[in-house]
Amino acid sequence: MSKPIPDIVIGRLPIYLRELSFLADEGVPVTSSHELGKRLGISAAQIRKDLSHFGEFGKQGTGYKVSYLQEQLRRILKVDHEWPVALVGVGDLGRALAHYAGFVNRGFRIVALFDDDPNKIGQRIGDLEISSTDRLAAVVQERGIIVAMIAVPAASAPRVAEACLAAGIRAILNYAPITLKVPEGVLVQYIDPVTHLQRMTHYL
Amino acid sequence: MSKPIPDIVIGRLPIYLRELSFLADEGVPVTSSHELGKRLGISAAQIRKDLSHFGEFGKQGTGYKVSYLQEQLRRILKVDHEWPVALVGVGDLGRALAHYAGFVNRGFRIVALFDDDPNKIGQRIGDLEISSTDRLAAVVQERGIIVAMIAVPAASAPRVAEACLAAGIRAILNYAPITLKVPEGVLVQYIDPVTHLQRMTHYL
DNA sequence: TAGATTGTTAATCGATTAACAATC
DNA sequence: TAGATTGTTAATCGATTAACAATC
Repeated sequence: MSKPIPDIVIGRLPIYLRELSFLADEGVPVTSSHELGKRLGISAAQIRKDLSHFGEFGKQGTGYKVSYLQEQLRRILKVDHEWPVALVGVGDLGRALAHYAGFVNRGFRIVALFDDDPNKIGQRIGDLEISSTDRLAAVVQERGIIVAMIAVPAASAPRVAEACLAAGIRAILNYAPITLKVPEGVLVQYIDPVTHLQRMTHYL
Repeated sequence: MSKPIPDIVIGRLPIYLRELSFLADEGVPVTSSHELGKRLGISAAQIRKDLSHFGEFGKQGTGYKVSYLQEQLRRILKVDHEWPVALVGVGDLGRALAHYAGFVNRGFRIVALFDDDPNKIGQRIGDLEISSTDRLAAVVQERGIIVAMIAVPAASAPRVAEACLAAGIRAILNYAPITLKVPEGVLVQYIDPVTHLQRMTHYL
């Protein structure tokens, strides 16, 4: 029985993967825990330790082949294929997310848009038409979507989250500035710019 | 000599403060570490321990007066006044941030917009006019701004961050999907939706 | 070979939890 | 008073770092 992988380790892998993409873009074929650590502000020992939870990806004396380590991290994070994502809430932020080109190369594609506002329903953003939130369960189930982004006002977020859960969504990226109540096994990540700002001001 | 406050504790205080606002909105005058913990999915012991770093804010047998604990957390986080914030990058995301009404009640106000695009310079968003990024240092210094949000493409972010540092910015909320190099003493928080999504997919 | 870097172990460091005296 | 909850201590748990044998 293998030891469980700490959450905090999983949390760093996307950062490693992102930096490896930059190295690849720069044409660097091989890197080391020291180089990666220096670029990310993380200790080399930590990077090696983190990776060692999943296997042996480097060569002594040489380091890590960038393309191979990318492949392995994509596999571990399960972004070696594209996840279809539902976006609920097409206000200013939702629109910005819908237009954002940075999802596709990194394992995600927004494939469905939902909003409650009757004036928005039927509007198109790029290839996608905005549907009523009432249609969430039907669309999500039909298309096999299990990842959702919530970009609705705080007041609507608990109801929208419930709808997502009922529809079978298992991972939520929540932009509403509230803590969601979800059952065991459902994953939630939070993005609230104000809490991020407030984490810094104490030190100023 | 008092023990230093762990960063991780500071990181939780904004969440406590946010939840206290909801309790206040609900008209709850007094809460407890258990109630707060239950709502946030955090242990009561941890909340008490976190708060104990800063003083004694509760009453045995009773709990914490919501309004008083809010005041204290605002003071500790230094959001008992409003920080003027510079926003650099007025693309889709920057526009969404510029329109977002949620900053003001929580200690922040965007007071200056910057972009490199000559077509955008001079345009207005609400009360604010978009200035050339060349004017960053002048405006930031004139208005005493030390907090900035960066919402430019990844390729522009290092240069923009340098400009912020040169202008005297000391805390950066970075939406560009790259790790910034900043000197000791400058604070950075990162928001990259893709890394947040990638933290969840491993478990799916 | 000589130099470099991995993967891993053990030591250190820090954070969380459990328990409880104090006390409202 | 009886019940409840804090603030704090000590124990537990987990994460990070340092060091180094293995080896490319």
